[in-house]
Amino acid sequence: MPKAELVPGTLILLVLRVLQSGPLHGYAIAQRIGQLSSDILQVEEGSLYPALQKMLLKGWVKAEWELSETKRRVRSYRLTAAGRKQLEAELANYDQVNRAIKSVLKLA
Amino acid sequence: MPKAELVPGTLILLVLRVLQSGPLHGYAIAQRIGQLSSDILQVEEGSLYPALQKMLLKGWVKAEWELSETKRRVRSYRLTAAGRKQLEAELANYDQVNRAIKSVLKLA
DNA sequence: AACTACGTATAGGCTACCTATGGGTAGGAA
DNA sequence: TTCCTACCCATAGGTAGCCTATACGTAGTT
Repeated sequence: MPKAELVPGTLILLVLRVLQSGPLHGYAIAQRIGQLSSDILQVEEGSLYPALQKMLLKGWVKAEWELSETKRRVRSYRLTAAGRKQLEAELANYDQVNRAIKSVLKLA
Repeated sequence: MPKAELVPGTLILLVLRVLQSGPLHGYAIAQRIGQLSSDILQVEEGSLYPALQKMLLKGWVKAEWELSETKRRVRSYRLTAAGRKQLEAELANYDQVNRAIKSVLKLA
């Protein structure tokens, strides 16, 4: 097992989820996902920023330029109502599919 | 939620797993995965056969032409030792990543 | 005669990710 | 002073892996 990656299709779900606790800027989102997963999940910048762009287009988040604690210009992302709805839907879908996969893997 | 799909990256794992119980032909593999998942997981033919080709190339399975119970020519796939090893590795990896995703989703 | 279930297989396209690259600031180490 | 690391945003280009559509063909039912 070379390295632990992301299960494709879960990136946006994870981002929506960490934003549920409050707005964060891009770099902090990646940090948080890494931290919460004991660094098993590593979100690359080249994956994250395009995903955030898509989420902006879809209206799931909105962005504002602010100053970070370290005095840098950061773009802060905040969940919208549509984003919360999307999160609920993706959460439910992930759970269902994951249960289904487990029941195949167990060969009940 | 339009339809329940496959979590990308799990198809080969699922196929390896159902073959662990014994050889099956392509059509039966798809049936079995559907059945075990209460039809939540639906493996399309255009996904399955290319995946089986890849598995043949990798040496994870070998194939033999046989006659099915319904008297049709079927190609029966059987796990190899390399396939069993691959299954173990993918199983462990899936478990680890899935745990990691869950700990992010729970926001422990 | 038409339709459904059974069966194998490929071409082409799309989505979503990764790698590589580019830009730039602040702070500490050498 | 220069280098390195951590902090930050962002895009271009490639690739993997799945889906849709299509093709071919048999057996049994309506």
